[in-house]
Amino acid sequence: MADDKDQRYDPAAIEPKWQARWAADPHLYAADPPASGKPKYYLLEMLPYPSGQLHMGHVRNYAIGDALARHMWMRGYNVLHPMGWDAFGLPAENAALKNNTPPRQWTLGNIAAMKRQMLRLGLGYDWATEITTCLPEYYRWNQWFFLRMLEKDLAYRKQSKVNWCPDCATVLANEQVIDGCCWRHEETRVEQRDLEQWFLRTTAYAQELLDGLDKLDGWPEKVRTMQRNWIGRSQGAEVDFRFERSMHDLLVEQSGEAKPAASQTHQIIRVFTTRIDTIFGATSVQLAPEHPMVGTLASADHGLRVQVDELIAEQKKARASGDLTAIDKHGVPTGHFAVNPFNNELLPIWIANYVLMDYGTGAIMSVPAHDERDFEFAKKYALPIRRVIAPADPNAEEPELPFTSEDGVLVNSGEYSGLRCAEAQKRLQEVAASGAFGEAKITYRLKDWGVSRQRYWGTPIPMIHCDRDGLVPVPDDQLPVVLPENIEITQQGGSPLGRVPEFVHVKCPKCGEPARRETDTMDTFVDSSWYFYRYTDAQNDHAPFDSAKAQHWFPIDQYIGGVEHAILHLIYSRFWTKVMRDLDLVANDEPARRLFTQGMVIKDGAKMSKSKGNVVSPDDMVARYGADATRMYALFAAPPDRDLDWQEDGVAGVSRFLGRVYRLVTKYSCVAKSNAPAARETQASPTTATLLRKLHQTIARITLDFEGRWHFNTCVAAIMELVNELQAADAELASGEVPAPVVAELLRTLVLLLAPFAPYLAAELWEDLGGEGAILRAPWPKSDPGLAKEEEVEIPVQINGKLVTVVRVAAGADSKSIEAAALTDRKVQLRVAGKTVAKVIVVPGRAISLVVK
RNA sequence: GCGGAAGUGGUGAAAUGGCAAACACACUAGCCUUAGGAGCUAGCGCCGCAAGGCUUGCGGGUUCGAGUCCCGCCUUCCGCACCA
Repeated sequence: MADDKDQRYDPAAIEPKWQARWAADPHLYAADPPASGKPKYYLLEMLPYPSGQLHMGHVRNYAIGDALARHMWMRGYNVLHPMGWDAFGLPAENAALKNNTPPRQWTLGNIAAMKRQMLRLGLGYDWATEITTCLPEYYRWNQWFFLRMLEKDLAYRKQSKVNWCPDCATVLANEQVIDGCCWRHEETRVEQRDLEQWFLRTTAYAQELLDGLDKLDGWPEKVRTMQRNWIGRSQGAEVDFRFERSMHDLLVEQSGEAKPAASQTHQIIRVFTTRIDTIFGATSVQLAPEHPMVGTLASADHGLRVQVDELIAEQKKARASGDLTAIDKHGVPTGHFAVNPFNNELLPIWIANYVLMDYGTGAIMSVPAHDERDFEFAKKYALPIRRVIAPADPNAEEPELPFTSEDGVLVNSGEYSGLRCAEAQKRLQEVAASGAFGEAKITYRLKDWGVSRQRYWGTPIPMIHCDRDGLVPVPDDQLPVVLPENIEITQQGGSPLGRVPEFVHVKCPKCGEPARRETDTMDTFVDSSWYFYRYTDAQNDHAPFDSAKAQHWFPIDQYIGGVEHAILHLIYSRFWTKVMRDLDLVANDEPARRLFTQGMVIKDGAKMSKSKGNVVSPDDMVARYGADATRMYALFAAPPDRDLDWQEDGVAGVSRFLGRVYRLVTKYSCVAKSNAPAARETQASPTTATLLRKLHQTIARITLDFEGRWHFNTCVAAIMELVNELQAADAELASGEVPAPVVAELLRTLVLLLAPFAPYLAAELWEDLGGEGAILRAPWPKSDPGLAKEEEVEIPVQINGKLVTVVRVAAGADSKSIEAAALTDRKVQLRVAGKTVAKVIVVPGRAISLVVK
């Protein structure tokens, strides 16, 4: 017996050794140039925010990606597997406030720490293409893209109501407001502020973003649905209702006691509806409390002002609580009227708390007979309810109201009565358009992307405010507009850059007169909207990337990340790709062919969080069990798309398994290396056949999983089964009953199969077995179907649907011999005795089923 | 309300319509020892001494055969939501 110490699996010795060797070979994980002729495979995991520490979610994400990358390398693909840092953002400023550390220093320090963790985990990234979004070499291209969008009218500035988070002291995009609260501060209610802001015209691509989802069949249905909901297309029409003042107002006006408000005399209320076919059933018009006309009306009527303010307050509160449906529908009559352009009926105008200003036109026509909400409202205020749609089937019973089906026929609708709903919608839209009082209209919930942030740690928006020339873009040759260093960070309103005179004061590029720089910075989601293109040409200093290089690699073959980015990042980056395509920079319409969203890592049934105190540190795990065991457990404990409950005992179990593999391989590596004459032609022992069969079955299972299903948990289980079987055959291996070349094949293949999941141990054992070159480029094993085939199979026998017994037959046995075997079985004969076999169903190799009467 | 995913042992889970619970964890008993976060052997869904019976959220259906397919419910998680 050799020294036991040497037989002990010690990741703390093996892993740093290989880490150093890999670090010394910068080409190991680098992609070949396009000319290599190998098929390309662009595999990407979402880049992390450099908070300072990897968390288990990262480890899982990267363990999945790295296993796949290693497998693809072994399959002979030219793999692009890059990593970078999403390095702008508020936490750096908060840290600056707290520790008095400059954001840049804090961020770069965190990057160094996290990169060390990634290297320690043995993740195979090509660090030559690393990107860091907070460095000018990167963010200057954000500015460059911004200017291109400005030229194409895809970037613009407007005064608007914006979401303001008091804790971030900055504006948020709609996508960053969750249930009325900030995405970073779940307890902080977002306020509305009126500010001049820069916007990117995402709505210009709303329809294409929606249509593109149908073709993204490599994306999870869940993500596609979420994006469809977010884009929120609805098809309908806008119709103008003429404003008609109340009788009281007219009388007062005629008596000369009050001056008419000129602006109100010929006003028009434009409503949006998806059911223009029901317009003859409209019995009132409802305005959102924040509708501009309400403001005008209320300015002359103090009582109304108070009521309206109350409605607005209710909406805000409901929005903050996240459930708008819960608030009680109510409203305030204005006393004024709107004229239905189709029948000139006078409809009372109400202000209602359930009508939203930020959707459609902020005004609706109320058709109680055919809309749930309108019905509820009309009941409450005893407004008339007029049915104008009848079921399509003339024999159908009188429908209960509200009758919201569109499968119907118009009634009580003048000359349009008798038309089907769909026809009527078309006709009425045409009539409205030809009479210039309406048009067909498609409304989206998606809004333009507000990208201005009043913070320091972001990309400066490359614009200059000149008193003479207005808004002047920074010329391309003056990019980048560099973020100044060593500035004072405060949380008090306004951009910190506004307090840096040497940044603000600039000469106008047009007239040369003194001017002011824009002091807002860009939303950090700009950085991540195109970063993956930069990986294809990370060092380029005269363009964001070379289009030819991007075209070679794009689209991304596989993108992997958390589902929490389903809306924000994944819509913005799809938008950016379409813009770049229209700038002739790329040829692809979509950034990623396939998207995989891995499940969360949880502990004791709850998401890991500092406040719950259930955070498991990757460093701890690596220190105790090694990187291989940590990574392999992350793949073994659950299929990658499901949530994973972190149980440390499980990591210990995987670690023990790796120890068994280590002992097994090192014990027989001498035999495997012995170069004994290939003696396989002699009668193979049963054990040899069994082991080879198991081996080739395992290769087939794992290979199949890598090709799409990705159930790496069962891949690991399959390797465990193989090892269990090898261990069970220890006597035969030790006695030499299994020939040396077979031992070599068994062990070498085992190590190759292990390589994507436990790269350190695989590299160590590969070397021990005398494997040539890096195991990363060793060919992935092929399953030999002849060796994998079972000689005998067990066939379950069912009688009248019940399992009775199992019979053994030769693997290729035909239906007749299976039937014969079943019918001669003792248990079967006992049950069949005295009865007739009415029917026999045989699925060769699978099952036999008898129907007995 | 709309949409998506899921529901199987004490736990994580496995199962192209064909022997439910593979592989692990935990546990139990035993062995070994250089006493280790080690190794080995055996047991481990439920009821039962056993023979045997029962078991994949609930109720139906299709089928020779259903955890798997279909219909209807229930529960949980996620996303969207007075979207006109």
